[in-house]
Amino acid sequence: MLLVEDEAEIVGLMRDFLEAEGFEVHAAASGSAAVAALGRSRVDCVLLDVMLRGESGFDVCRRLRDRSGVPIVFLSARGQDSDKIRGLRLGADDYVVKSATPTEVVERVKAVLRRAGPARSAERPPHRFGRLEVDLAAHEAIVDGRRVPFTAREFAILELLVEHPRQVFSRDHIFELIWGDFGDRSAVGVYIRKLREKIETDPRHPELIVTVWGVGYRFDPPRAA
Amino acid sequence: MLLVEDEAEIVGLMRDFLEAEGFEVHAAASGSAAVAALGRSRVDCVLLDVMLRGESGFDVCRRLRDRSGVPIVFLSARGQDSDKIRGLRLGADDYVVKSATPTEVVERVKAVLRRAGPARSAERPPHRFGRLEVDLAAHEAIVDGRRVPFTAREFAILELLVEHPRQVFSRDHIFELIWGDFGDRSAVGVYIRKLREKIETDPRHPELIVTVWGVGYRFDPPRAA
DNA sequence: CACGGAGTTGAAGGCTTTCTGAAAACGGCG
DNA sequence: CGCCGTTTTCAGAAAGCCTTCAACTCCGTG
Repeated sequence: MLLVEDEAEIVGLMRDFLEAEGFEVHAAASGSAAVAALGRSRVDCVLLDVMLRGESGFDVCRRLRDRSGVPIVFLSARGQDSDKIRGLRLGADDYVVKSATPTEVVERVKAVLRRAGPARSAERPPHRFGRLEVDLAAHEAIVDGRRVPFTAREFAILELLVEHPRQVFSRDHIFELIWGDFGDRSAVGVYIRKLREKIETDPRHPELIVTVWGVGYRFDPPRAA
Repeated sequence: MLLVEDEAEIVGLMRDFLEAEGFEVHAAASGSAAVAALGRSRVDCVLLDVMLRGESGFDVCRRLRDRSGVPIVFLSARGQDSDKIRGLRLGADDYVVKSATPTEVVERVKAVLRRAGPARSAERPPHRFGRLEVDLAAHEAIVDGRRVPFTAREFAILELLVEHPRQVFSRDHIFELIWGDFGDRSAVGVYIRKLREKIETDPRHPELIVTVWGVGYRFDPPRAA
């Protein structure tokens, strides 16, 4: 969740509410910062103030839209129609006035995520890597033509790795992305094992999910593919 | 495209979006105006607000239906009441809650047109999945050659699932699409059970409507089919 | 070659999610 | 108004996952 807003007070307020709901909140005070953040971390939704110092939220919206289909929710001081229409026409997904309670804003964000989530994954064809195929919409993977069921958590990690091939993730990083801030990091190892048991030909000598000693794990797509 | 709606703000918003998609939009603020417009210009689809000042959208729907088979999509503030059922029973073709984004509304309209277009001359064939056959037009399903009756709500969910094979829907998502924004999500589970009792060979071990633990439900068409 | 830390394994309790059965509320219809 | 089928709610039971933990193996270093 990326919050684009230059008033510190509102950032603090919204951050509190969003984090209470389990969102990981990144804040950006300008359009450029927002674009940078979008490239840096996995962002599932953008909450964007219409009025930023110096630039219009609409411009920012356009720039974000240019490089990502991420859901965008506008946040505006006034509830003028023209704003609403412009925002939605630029590809935003919803529009909330600031006079709404934070709780309400959070609800709208959740609604947008629910709508966008399945719809977007449905449009996207499954990821294919040789003998491994990951179908986000069906929440399932196909290994050597065989359908393999995954639990919610397993799939979350698999998805993370598969969407960033050959990128190393440290245990801590994975933990923060999937679990959040609190808990026992060793759980990551347990899930890596489970994934290997399900997708590796020989779990003892993993080829898809490899261990980078002292660093973390990495998903290596098969060469041939 | 005839838009029957008495709130100017919504008229403007929807008009923008529909026109951006190439629709020619006529607006009517009352039932009588709608009927008149229907007689005056060629209307390919009606977008009808359930709550109009003074009269119910259902009455308007009846009046429109009396003189035309034009596709009708209901637009409602909330899907809480049995609006949807009433609407569909009156011959409406789809039903969208206003909390949906305009983009989504446009999508639904397009879907209805796609459906209605060819269907009006040649009947659209029902969905067939091995031993299960779902006939949207007739609002009924045939399991193993046996006709099985469904209540309105049951069928709505069945329709949703069947139209998106192998796509996982979370409880929340289903609830929002069928019921609307408010209510007790646990109702979804109850209906899933009822569907399974009616279409599964062994409801204890469902094969058509499978549970994706921690995520939601998914309709899996039989392999052979 | 022995040591320490990093990574892996296996198994079990706790806990959340899901299912079940049944009763209450609702809405349409006579 | 009272009946009947549908929808919603609820609490208890069952199912299955998530976490934890301790023992074990592996890797790099001295």
